[in-house]
Amino acid sequence: MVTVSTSSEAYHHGNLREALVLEGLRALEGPDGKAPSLRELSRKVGVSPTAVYRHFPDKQALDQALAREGLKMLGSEQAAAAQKAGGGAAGFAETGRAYVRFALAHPVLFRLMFTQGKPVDKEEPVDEARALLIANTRALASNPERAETLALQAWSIAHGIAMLMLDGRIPVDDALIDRLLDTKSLFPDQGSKSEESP
Amino acid sequence: MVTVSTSSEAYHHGNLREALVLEGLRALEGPDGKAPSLRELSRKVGVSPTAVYRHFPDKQALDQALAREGLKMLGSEQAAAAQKAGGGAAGFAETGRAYVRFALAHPVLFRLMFTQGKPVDKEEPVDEARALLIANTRALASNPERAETLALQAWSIAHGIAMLMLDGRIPVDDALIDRLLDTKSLFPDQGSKSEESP
DNA sequence: TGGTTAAAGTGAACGGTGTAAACATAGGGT
DNA sequence: ACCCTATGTTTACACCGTTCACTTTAACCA
Repeated sequence: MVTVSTSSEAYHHGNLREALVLEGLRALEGPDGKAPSLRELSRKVGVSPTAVYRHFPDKQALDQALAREGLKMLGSEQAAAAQKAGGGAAGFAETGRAYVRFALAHPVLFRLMFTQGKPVDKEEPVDEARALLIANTRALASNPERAETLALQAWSIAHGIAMLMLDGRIPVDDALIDRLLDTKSLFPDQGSKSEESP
Repeated sequence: MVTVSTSSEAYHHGNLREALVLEGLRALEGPDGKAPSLRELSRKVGVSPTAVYRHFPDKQALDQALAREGLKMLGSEQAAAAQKAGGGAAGFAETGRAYVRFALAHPVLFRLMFTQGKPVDKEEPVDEARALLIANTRALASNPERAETLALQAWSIAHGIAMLMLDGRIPVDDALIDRLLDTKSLFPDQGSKSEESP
């Protein structure tokens, strides 16, 4: 018997960690506007608060797990958006839109993803979003040595727009997002070769 | 007798509110990496926690007061930087650098300034930083109707850089800041007329 | 000047949080 | 069959923001 998540009391012994992350992600989407507390999560999952500490050293570790999940979601959404746009410059542009859209669709998760401290030097496995960004700018930049700068500039704009909108500093408006993200002014290098991939 | 902030126990009755904000700003600069609690603040100011509620309806109101103070600081620092650079396009560029520098110099304050909710519609007195931004883009944009877009783009980049650096996503590096903020690629409109004001 | 009144500060208490320590209870491998 | 280890529970602590009922104090006006 494996006691997976089938039965009602499946995780009395079993898959608590996964259940916590799952419930955490659900709570993050809720309309509360704030991240769930450790105790709240343990309650919803039907377990004592301290049980959490058998799977995470502290609350921050739980948050990091949630953040990693969010990173994955963002990455795959961006990749899907880029692919749907046919790759190339158009796909890259769509990548930026997807970034902002994700932030607006999952405000609490998005905040959590970036809020909790990550030491710069530590070499984690680069998340898909970042990998995509790097690959895209490498492929699109006319001057390869400027690729990294362009990547960080694109990231900064998208992140800035997302944050300012989340914080209510800038009206949330699809047309405005497009105007602000317009890469023609950002990357005057490539003119209009919007299709590159075969 | 006026019992201003002169004597040691000056604010036993007197200027508690101001004392709280002052102590709050000081705590925000500390190395704790986190905003001070209401109780912590009341302790440092030598007053019971509930006394705070005679001057602020709740903790969020206190935070807003601190945020407003931060906004003022940012605005004046930006203005000073722009003036020192001689105004014009060069001054505007300096404005962006000042923005990021401020964020890095006062990380907790900067976060606080933007974190706590501000309804978009509500018409508060526009802070100096924003006024400066608008005026600058109006003056510098070749196409006046693009001024607002340019303003928001500039803001987004600066804010994005600041946030990503604060969150440890991008290395904190002065040269990098300059490269990312380089407005030549952002605003290809004005070529090199870096001096405009008389 | 003296008394009243409203502003400002106090203490105790409530429900919430994250976390530590000691204890309980399976379940699986030797 | 037994013990060990992984996983859970209970209790407890210190802190948080906030409420309530209370006391103090300064200021104003008769």
